[in-house]
Amino acid sequence: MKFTSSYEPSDFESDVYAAWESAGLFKPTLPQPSGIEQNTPSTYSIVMPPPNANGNLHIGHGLTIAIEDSLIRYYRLKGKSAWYIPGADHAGFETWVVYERALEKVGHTRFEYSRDELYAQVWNFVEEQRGNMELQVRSLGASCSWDDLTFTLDENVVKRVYSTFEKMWNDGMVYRGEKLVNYCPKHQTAFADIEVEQVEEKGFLYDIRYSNEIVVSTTRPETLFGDTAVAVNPEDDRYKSLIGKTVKLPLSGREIPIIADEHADPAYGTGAVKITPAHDFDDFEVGERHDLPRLRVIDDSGKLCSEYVPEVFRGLTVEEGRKAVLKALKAEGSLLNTKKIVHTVPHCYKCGAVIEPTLKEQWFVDTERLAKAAISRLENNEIKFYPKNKQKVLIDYLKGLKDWNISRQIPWGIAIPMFKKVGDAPDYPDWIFDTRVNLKEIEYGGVKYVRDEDTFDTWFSSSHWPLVCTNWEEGRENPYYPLNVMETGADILFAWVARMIMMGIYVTGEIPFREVYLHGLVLDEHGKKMSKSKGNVINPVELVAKYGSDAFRLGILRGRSAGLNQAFSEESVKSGRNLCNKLWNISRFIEVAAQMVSSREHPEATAEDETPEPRDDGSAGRRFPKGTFERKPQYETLNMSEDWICREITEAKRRIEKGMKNYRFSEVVEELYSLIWDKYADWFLEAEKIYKNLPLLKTTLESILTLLHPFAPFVTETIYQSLSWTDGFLINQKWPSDLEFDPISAENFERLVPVITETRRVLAGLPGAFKTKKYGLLYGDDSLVSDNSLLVMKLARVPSISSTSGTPRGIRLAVPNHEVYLDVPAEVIKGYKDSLTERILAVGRELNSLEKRLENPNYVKKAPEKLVKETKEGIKEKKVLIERLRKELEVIA
RNA sequence: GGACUCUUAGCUCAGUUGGCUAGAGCGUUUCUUUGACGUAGAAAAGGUCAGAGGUUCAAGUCCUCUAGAGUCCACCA
Repeated sequence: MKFTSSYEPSDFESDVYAAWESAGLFKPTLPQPSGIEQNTPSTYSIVMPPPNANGNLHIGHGLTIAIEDSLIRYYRLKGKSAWYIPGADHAGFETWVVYERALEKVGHTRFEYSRDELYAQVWNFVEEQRGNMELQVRSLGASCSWDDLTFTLDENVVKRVYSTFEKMWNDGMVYRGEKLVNYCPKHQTAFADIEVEQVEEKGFLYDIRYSNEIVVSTTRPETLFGDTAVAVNPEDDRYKSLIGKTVKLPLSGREIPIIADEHADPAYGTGAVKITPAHDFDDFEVGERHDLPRLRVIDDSGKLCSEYVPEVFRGLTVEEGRKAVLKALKAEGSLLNTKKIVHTVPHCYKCGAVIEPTLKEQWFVDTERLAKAAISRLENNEIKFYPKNKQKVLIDYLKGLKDWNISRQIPWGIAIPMFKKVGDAPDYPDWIFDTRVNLKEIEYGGVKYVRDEDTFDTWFSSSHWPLVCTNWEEGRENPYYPLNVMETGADILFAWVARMIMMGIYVTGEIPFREVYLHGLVLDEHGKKMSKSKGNVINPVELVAKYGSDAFRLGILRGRSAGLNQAFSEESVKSGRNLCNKLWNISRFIEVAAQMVSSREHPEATAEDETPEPRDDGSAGRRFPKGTFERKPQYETLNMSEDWICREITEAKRRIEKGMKNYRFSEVVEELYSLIWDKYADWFLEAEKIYKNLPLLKTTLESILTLLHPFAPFVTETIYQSLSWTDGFLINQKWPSDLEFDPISAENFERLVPVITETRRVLAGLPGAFKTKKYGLLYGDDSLVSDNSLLVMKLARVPSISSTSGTPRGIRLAVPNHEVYLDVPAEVIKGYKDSLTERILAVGRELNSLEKRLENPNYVKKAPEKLVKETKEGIKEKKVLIERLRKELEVIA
């Protein structure tokens, strides 16, 4: 591939991905015992939180994949057998909602079909839509092992879910219970507590007279027909005498008892509260305490029903019913008072309909044992959390966990493998477990059983995700389980992470993952939540098309920290694109240099044979300590800037390793920017325009390509393959080893840098335009500058550099330990006066703060010796500097 | 009501055992048609680290309180 002068990601990204995939490079290698580098453990596994199989990726998926794929590529380069397992979610409820809507559009309803028919229809619907998502995951560069893709309805998933359910059934942890459940009348299904969205709303509190002595306060007058008691607080003197008596319900006239219960708050409303056990969670509990009957007066479609409801109200929706009841109460004088209040109302998280707590028979999981085991592991710090505080949040959640309703009344999902006895056969159980869910009814010892029509809550099956993706089996060694890390959104800590931990421990006895990394929401550029209605949704696929996958990944990871909701904008993606462009041109420069040198000097040469050019000071050769390594070095450093870049790359690499270990993506990405852009391109490569040390250029370029590869896989791979001297793929190269360098030489370069920056600064501050290449540099007693005059000339952009020959002139540069002058004529120096004065003041302020520190006797006594010494040296330097600047000023004035 | 997070440059964010003059990207200003790159280079401006107290030789960093922003859980007849 030819290097074009500008970076065009769309030219190569899909080809590169296809090449990786067809070469089988996303598959984990088998763990190999290694002679040289011991890597234990040698595996690294991550499972992808499965995106909706028939949906499109959103920005959250973009972040997830950017993080996970960077991790997996990093550990792959580090030599681990890395396994990134992709997934697709049947997304039970989400997909069902979409399908039901489509059904309604063509004038049908779910009630026209059997469950099996509906299941088949949705299956086909998903099949048709499927594939988009997977293409989008590819476009983001996810190096996941596609052959191992797990769909949440795959046979092995269902098998595992059934086996867990059976185990729980046998362990007595699953039970059928008639309880109040969160019920969406629009979708006609129950939900778990976590699926309900609590919304603050304005409403009314009505005072309704039940008798002359008792007036109840309620927000839901329409449920009064289901009341089975009125509760008052046992300590409430107003009502003490009434406890045990009965009262007649208005409108229906049914008689109900007055009971004493702590639930009634004397300070709220009238202090007397109607108890409707079949339609309110608190009332349900009161009912249990007092053994009250539960009367359902609202049916599955959210309409008033039952014999207890006077005929005129039957069939009305909750909303209509409320109006009608209030009107009737008013008419008979029972509605005494109406008060505006703000309260939270539960809503369906999908359609927004008000959740109707409804009495239903459902399957429940007794979570006590599950939660207890999880809490003990968590308190034992067996799973490390990023951010750390989520560990406690999760423990607190588990401590208050209630039983888990796992049945859903939607056809799209895994059928609950339970059959109910038909008729009266006393010696037979009411329910039996059987996995033949394709049958509507089965026979068991001559007795007929019919299949339960419900499906599992998707979180019930999802909680097995780490097991099913890694093909965990009882009694079989699995080097990929537990996973190294579970990476997902902080918003599903309870719904998913908590359940995976509980289920993982329950089934395998082991924690399912060693670490948890939670990312926050990706907000829009102003820090607002993205939503379709606000129109501020950023589509990752569009950004990839516009700027490239690498740019997107770098942009979304930049400045991102664990667990926080953070803003994201197109600007950060542009910045990522610019880095890629930079790297592209760095590589182009080196490739061109390589071709020129090899064709000019060594037409047949390989990289090893190329002879470095001599140093500009005449000395040459190997600068790093001999005998420190056994392999033949691939390069020799010939000057300070080369030792320096080797040092910088090596140190950056260590910081990257540390950052990756701690999931500090923000710092790692910043480190890479600074290494590639500031250090490699702006300093090192500028210097190399003089030296053109090809073996070194090649080695260092390969190093930075590898270091960046986890974050920008496409551009780094493409460059790697375009270079004339490389073979194979970058994706499975070795992570760079430390580069050899002479530390003294590297430090010397660091000491020369201020001479160059000061020259540039003074030049920029001089009056008049076109100042570059106009004034030369003069050096006095300064061996570092005189030995590297060519380098200084190039970097400082001065036309000449020479010795002062004893008589200094021009502006002396304000650099400690250097004697360098900018050869500027006297009349120009005059214009420099202001900037010089400003500089003296600035250095003076710095000196002041250092001196103040030293004046404190406790500082000298208690601070580390090293610090005190540094402070003293600093003072000395500043003093010399100020003295020098003052003299300069005198000359000008 | 309980818990958690955040408040650092115009904007978005880094800053992990407390330690030299608090950093980055974008934006802004000035200069540069240098033979990798104008998706660039060089230079610069811009901060009482939300506020108040405390601990310490030393606080953006630790503690307490206050204010503001946000999230989660529970409750609300």
